[in-house]
Amino acid sequence: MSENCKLSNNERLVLDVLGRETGPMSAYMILDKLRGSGFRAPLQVYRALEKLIGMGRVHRLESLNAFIACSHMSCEKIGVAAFVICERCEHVQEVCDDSVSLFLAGLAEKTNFKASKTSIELRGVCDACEKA
Amino acid sequence: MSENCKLSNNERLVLDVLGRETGPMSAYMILDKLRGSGFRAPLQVYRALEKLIGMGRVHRLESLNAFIACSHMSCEKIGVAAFVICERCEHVQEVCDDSVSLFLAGLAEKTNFKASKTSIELRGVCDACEKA
DNA sequence: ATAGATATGTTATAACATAACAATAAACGT
DNA sequence: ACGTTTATTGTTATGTTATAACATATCTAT
Repeated sequence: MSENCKLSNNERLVLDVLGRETGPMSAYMILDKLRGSGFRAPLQVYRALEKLIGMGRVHRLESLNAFIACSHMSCEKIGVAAFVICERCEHVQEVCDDSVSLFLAGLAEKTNFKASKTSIELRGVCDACEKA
Repeated sequence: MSENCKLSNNERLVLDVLGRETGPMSAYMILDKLRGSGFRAPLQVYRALEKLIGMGRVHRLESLNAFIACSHMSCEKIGVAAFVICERCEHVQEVCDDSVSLFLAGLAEKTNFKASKTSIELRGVCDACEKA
């Protein structure tokens, strides 16, 4: 927990940008937002993202090549989350409950697998967009 | 089913290459394998992949930016699969049973979501590699 | 045969990500 | 405080993945 609080300057800048945005952002979108703060190269963003992901403060959406701030304080303890991504409004909902962790644990057990990283993503249309 | 059988020339070539390989392949690996058959540009591969994925004959591994032939006759009816990807031996196991579809259906219901595409991927170490 | 649809070819470029190396700053024991 | 180690940052170049736009060819039904 104390580890999580120690953010480097670049890490804090990247996390702030992601925190202000409601939706997912690509690394290059983040870079553009941070040019005013002195960012010049993609690596500055990718390096910060890597650390933040390791801390559970940011998640990577594999199907989007994009990143989003964790909607909880941090997912580190839980370690697993599912993302429900609306393709109309771009809204992303993070689901992080027992059903997710139980499913993943069951799958790992069934396949005799030690998972170090997991990704669950649903793409489609959310309720609000469906009704609209 | 009859639709699935009608593969264009390029689609058949791409599926053949994927079928011969045990593991996942990137689009550019496929391209290189098919240069001898006249392929020259990435689009030839990507277009074929898009169709094959639509038919359920090929799956895209989002966390790898790679593609793999469906290990069943076709996943079209089922529509959902989970992939267990060993980072040591590159082996990919496709899991496609009720637990997967039930989990996804439950998640969609809980979030009032109409999913059109799903992705479940576990990265880690398989049993064989763990023991080795 | 021919019109409409589908598939293919080609060039260029966009979008995403990392390697390699140099420089700087922060942390720490003595 | 001092130098040493460690982590962070900066920079250039390049590698990898994916698509836009447009031209051409092939297939299919009438």
